[in-house]
Amino acid sequence: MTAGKQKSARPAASAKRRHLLSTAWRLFYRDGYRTVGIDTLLAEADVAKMTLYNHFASKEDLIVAVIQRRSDEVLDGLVGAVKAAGRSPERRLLAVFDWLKTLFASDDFKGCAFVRALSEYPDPGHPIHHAAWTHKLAVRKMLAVLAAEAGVKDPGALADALRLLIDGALVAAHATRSAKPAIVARQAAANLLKAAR
Amino acid sequence: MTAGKQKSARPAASAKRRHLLSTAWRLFYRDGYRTVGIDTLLAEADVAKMTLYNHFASKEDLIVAVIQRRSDEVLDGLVGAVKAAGRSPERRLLAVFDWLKTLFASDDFKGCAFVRALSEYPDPGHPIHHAAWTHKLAVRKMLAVLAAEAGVKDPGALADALRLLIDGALVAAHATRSAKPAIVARQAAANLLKAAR
DNA sequence: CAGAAAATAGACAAATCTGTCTATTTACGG
DNA sequence: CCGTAAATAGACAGATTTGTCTATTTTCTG
Repeated sequence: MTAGKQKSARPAASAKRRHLLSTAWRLFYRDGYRTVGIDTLLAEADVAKMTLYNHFASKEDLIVAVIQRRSDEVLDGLVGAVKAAGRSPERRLLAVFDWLKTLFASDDFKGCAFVRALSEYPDPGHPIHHAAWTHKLAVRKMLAVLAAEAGVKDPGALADALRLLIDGALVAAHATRSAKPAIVARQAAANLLKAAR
Repeated sequence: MTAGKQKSARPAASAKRRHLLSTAWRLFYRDGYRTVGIDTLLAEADVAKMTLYNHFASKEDLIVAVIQRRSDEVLDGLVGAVKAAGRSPERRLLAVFDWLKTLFASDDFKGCAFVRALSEYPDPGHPIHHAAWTHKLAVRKMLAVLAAEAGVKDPGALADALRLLIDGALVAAHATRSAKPAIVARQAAANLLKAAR
């Protein structure tokens, strides 16, 4: 994914970069992309400013990297949940919503990092907006595969509808600090799946 | 709604206030609540700074007022769309999604102002976050009434599910600059309605 | 027309923002 | 152990942020 020359690639360099990314993720997700300043991040990570600007061209660049890294995490989590769900196509598809439920139940859940990025950078042409939407497209693709496995007539159409349920649940779970939207979404998904085949 | 003393209530005063609110709405919705500064807003509205701080206690207070005003607009729009849909309970309920479609088709559509507020102020205890969620609760109530009219078994449950579809569609329409998510949501809503009764 | 309320321009404070630059120190590999 | 690359501290620029204060002018009402 992260294309680029790692010619000399000292281990320490990558370690600093990873450390910056994880600290940035934690602060950005807790307080917001625009709210958290570079100085705050550097103080929290205990890293010098020039180190950050040596690894990332700008704050915008850092945020895009944070989003891509988080996207990988989420997709990995979803793949794992689907695998653990066994062979039944219906169970595999609904496993996505069970995964959501555990996400919502986490103490530090503060909504969807991607929806929040889309909102904080509302211009669709903005690189951060684009990076966040790219993640949503990847999720849609995964849903379409699961829908096809389940033998529905139009997997793409079902995937589109399920993604609406998921994003809606993410928003509702954020504001209500409850896992219930995952249950609502799961039930609705089951109904839509039945209607689609 | 807007409780408070309007003791002397000079017309001119209210006019300034309304002018500030409409300019604030336009800029905040176009570029984001945090991005737009007070000075920018004042320059655009051609109003003095002390006038603003005479009508609103703070920027936060102004944003809350903008959100409440927008909420009234949206609810009025929805009520109108439902009324225009006639008597069929199913048509009335689906009219919400037709209204969404025209919203999405607007040139300056930039996502849901309330979802964006929830995201820009991710702390659920924040007054702006709370004001935005209050709107979503009002929409849910309206959906529950329509669901009850349609004679479904559990109107609250259907309203919850429909709200997920709506918020998901708002997010998708924003990022894709397309009205298609309204069609997807409408179809899914019709399926859920059928399954619910 | 007189008096009161509202709006104005503009300076100002105090903090914060991202990004650049330099000089120094640390750390690692051959 | 030496040379190179990475990381550091900290100053600095230049712009921007919200909110306050004052002195003046406009505007409306009785």
